[in-house]
Parts: sequence; structure tokens; C-alpha cells
Amino acid sequence: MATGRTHRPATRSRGIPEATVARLPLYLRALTALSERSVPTVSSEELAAAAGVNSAKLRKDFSYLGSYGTRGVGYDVEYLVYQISRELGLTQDWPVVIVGIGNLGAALANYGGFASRGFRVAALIDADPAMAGKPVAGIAVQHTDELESIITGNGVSIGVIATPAGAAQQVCDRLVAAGVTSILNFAPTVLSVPEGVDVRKVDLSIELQILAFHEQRKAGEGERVALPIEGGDLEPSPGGSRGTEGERVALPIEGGAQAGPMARAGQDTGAAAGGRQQGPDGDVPAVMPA
Amino acid sequence: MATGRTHRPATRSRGIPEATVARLPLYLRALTALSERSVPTVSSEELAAAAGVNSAKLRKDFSYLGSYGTRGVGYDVEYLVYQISRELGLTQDWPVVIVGIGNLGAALANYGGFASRGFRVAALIDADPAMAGKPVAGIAVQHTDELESIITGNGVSIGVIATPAGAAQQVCDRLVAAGVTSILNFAPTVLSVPEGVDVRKVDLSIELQILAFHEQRKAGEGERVALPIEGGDLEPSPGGSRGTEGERVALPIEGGAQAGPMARAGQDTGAAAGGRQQGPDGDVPAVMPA
DNA sequence: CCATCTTTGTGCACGCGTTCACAAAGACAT
DNA sequence: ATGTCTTTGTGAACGCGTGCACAAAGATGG
Repeated sequence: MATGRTHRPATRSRGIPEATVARLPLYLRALTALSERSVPTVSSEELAAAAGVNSAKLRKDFSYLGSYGTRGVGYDVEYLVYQISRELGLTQDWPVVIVGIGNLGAALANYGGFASRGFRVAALIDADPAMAGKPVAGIAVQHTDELESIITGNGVSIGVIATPAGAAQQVCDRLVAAGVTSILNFAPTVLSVPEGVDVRKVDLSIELQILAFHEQRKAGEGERVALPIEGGDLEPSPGGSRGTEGERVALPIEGGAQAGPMARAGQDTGAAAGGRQQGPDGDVPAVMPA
Repeated sequence: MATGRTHRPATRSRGIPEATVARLPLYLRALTALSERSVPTVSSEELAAAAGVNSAKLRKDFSYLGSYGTRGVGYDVEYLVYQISRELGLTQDWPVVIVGIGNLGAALANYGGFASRGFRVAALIDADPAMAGKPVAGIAVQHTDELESIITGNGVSIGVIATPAGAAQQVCDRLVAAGVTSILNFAPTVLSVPEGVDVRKVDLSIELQILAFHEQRKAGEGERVALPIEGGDLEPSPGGSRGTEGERVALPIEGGAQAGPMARAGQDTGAAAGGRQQGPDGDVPAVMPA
């Protein structure tokens, strides 16, 4: 999901499949709710329903952690909460910095779910000098100049990027150089990072577009009359069916530009943070900061 | 991968794999950037690098849409932008409502990337009467009472839920009843919806927890000395290693409560919106609204 | 102590997604 | 027109994730 799935297929860490890891927080949430209700034990069937997954899948997931259930009874809620928390690394404190305190950054800073999961907002960082010193969610915003010292000083290893897309790669590079090895990226850009750094992506625009795809499909099925859309049958001649642009042919422009400006598009692995142009949109995260 | 992945495995719509659909917006973004730079054509290799994927994967993805490339040359940027936009349904207008105008909801309302992708914020809805009439991002917030009339009046089929978790299912039910068939959910809850309704989930907390897992793993590999963590070897006796709770045994509580309060945990498919209790966290979306 | 009943843990098969590797297609030069 | 060179489109193999179905484990009752 949210999308976001720009995660290195990675090293099947400790034998626990990535898909299972992604579901553990789901189980943890359901278990926490049960715990607060003082429910002592829960069966795989019940817990699976609460987490919205298949019970067999849940049992298989738990089997990667060890044999923590009791046949004929189920799982001990408290014990499982602890085991999953430990497996996810939530029993320790994770200082986090948020870079880019715009609409979204501020909203994230106000998120109450950090502390209880072991995450602590160590600092808020923004490039706007006017923001420096202003308190957001009870924390004074600091200027980008202090990024490195903040990271090293607090031993931060997780960074959240909520800047415009144009600044994201640059911020990312600085975070990584300062020692951050896990990044949650809200900017609509593909971040390139060195080996060993994890990046997860959250992108509202992408999620909506995926929904639109399915929505269109649903609509097109009910009334396949008035809509000449529904293409895709290997018919590459759209002609002027759409009004946006006049003529569309497969090869209107031939010739040059094979490796000229093109080469840059593909190979901006690290140093391309310089010349990004401003698009009308897509250049800011799901939520326009500042 | 942020997210959110609570998406029905679904019907392999029109032969286009779900995984491919999820990548189309990525390609579209890269292509749009090239288009703005007036780049006429692009090879699969270059475009793949820009989108952060494998070139073979990209070619296979495009092959599901049809044969839009030219061997020896590459793909025509403008034409491909159009084809993908059409496939995703972005050539038409999608009115969207945002329910829950807190920190996050407001941030989403300010998002500039809506319009250019064919999404239009038709209305902002909040349950707080004090919010009604207040302009957010240039749009007056409307009260929840008007939810149904707004949906039907504007022909809205996509809804965004940014309410606290406690209200999410209820809001979801009302949206669906009013005609919404695609939902983007920011509340940390598993939404249950009838067949035919798509739900995508975005959850900051989950993303951070997944990062923490990998982060812990990295840390545990470098110095497997001072950390007695690194467990998982089928050793289910944690003892008192953690301070939160005293003793942890696999089966501290036996006996009753097999189907009493437990049954409710699993079976709250629709009408359970009533009795949710307030947890310390996790009860609000990634960003605490209001 | 034995029988029964519940629920876990998992072997197995299936399907999707990814990747490799290459033949076919077309551009371009001569 | 022919040859060379580039790049697409895809057949095929592989690996991961999912779900079924069932044997084993343990609780519970007599």
C-alpha cells in the first residue's frame, strides 16, 4: 500500500519476510486495543478479523517470530504485544527529525502517535529563516544550517522529509551524510540513496491516481455505451479522440537528442540536485509546505 | 510503499496487473518532467532510471498498455503522457471530498497537486459545528449533516477520510451509502466496506515502525555485543528484561473469556462504530485533526 | 487416564510479479 | 537496397507471498 512501496526488496532480514514485517504494526495495533480492553487471550481467527487479514496468513506471520501461541487457546495478548514491539524495535527510543515544516510538516509534528510507539521528535528543521525559532507543536523550528549538528548531536537515524520535491534530494543527501539511515519521504520524488539506507515513500497523488484507475474501470463497466474509452486493445492510433492536443502519432519527432539532455534524466544519482525546474505541481509533497 | 496497501487483490482489471497500475503514476511523473523540458523521446533505460525502476519491468508494464514504443528509438514522451493519463482516468474530472478538517485535512486541502491531475476538491467536511463556514484553502468547511447531499449533488465518487479513528468507520459507511466507491483512508483503522468499494490506506505510524524494524536490524548487526536483543531464536522466555511489565510467561492467564467480549473484536464489520474506547494514541490519523 | 474438542503451526500447491535474455523491429548510414 | 546498430517487446524461469487443508498439541471434561 499507501502507497508507498519504494522499498529495497532487501535482504529478507532475519528470515522475516518483508510482507510480514509490513503487517506486524497492524497486528500490534489490534493487540493494543485488546490489551486496553483487558482481553487476556485471542485466537488467530479473531485477531485476523480485527486486523483485516486472513487467519492463516496471520498464523504464518507469527510462526516467523516463534511459537508464541497455545493450541486450543490462542495467543496471550500482553505477551504478543511485547514480542512484536521488540521485534519491530519499538522497545527503544527512536529520535526523529522532520525536515520541511510547511503544512504537512507541521501536521506531522502535531501527531500524537509518536511517543507511544517509541518515536520522539528530536527536532523540526526548515530552510526558511523566518521559521527559525517559531514553535510548532511545542518545539522550536531550527534552521537547515544546523541539520548536521542536530543529527549527530541527538544520534538521529530516522529522518522525515516533507519539503518540496526540488529540495528533497539535497536534504536527503545531507541527512544521509550526517548519519541518517532510514528516511520517510513525503516529497513526490524518487530519492537515490547509497546502499544500506532505507527509504519509504508516502505519496497522496499516487494513491489518488490508483483509485481513479479503478474508479474509471468501474464506471466503464456499467455503461460501456457512451464511452469510447476502454481502449488498450493494441490499437495505437488514438487520432483526435481527446481534445487536449490535436494530433497524436507514434513518431512525430524523429532524429537527434538521443544522448544530449536525455542522459541527465537517467543518471542523476547523486549530484543532480542542482537544476530542477519548477513544475506547476508535483513539486510539493502531498501537502504544500509553506 | 507507504503505505498503505489495504487494497483488495481484486480482479486483475483489464489484464493490467495491480503492481503495474501502482507504477503508472511514477512513470507519468517522470514523463511530465521530461515533457516540460521539451524532451521528445526517451528510452526505457532512461525513463526507468528516472522513475527508479528496472528497465525490463518498465517495458513489460508498458506492454500491457499496448505497443507504444519504437524500436531503436524509444518512447514518444507526449504520446506516452497522454496514454498513461487516459489509462489512469486522469483525462476526466474527479470531484473529491475531504472529511475531517484537522491538521491533516487542512494540509490535504492545501495540496496543489490535485487540479493538475484531474482531481478537484468539491467540499471539505467536518463534524465540528464551530468549523462550519470557516474557509480552509479557500473553501468553506461544511458540516457533516450535509455529507449526503454534497456527495450526491456533486457526483462525488472518491472520498478522503482524515478523521480520528473512532469516527472513520462511521464516516466511511455514510460515504459509501451516499455513493462513494473509492476511499483514501488516513485514519489508523481497518475499514470494512462492501464489495465493489476500493480502499487505500496511508498510515504514517506503520511506515515508521517498518523503518524502525530495519533500523534495529542494521544496528544489531554492527555491534552484536552490548545488545542482548537480536532475539527470535525460538526462545520464548523474556523474563523481566523489559521494565514495562513485570513477568511474562507464555500462559499467565488461562480459563474463560473465549467468546465473550472476544467475539466483538472480530466481528465488528459494520455496526461496531459505537463503542470505541479512547486510547492514548493510534486513535487519530497520522496527523491529529483539531 | 482417556476421549473429545479447539486452535495452532506448517507442508504444499498455486499464482503473481520480477528478471533475464534474446529475437524481432525499425532507424540510420552507406 | 543492404548492413549495422539500437532498442523494444516478450518467452521463460525463478522466487515470493498467499491460502488450503491437515496433523500435532494441548486444554477440557468425564
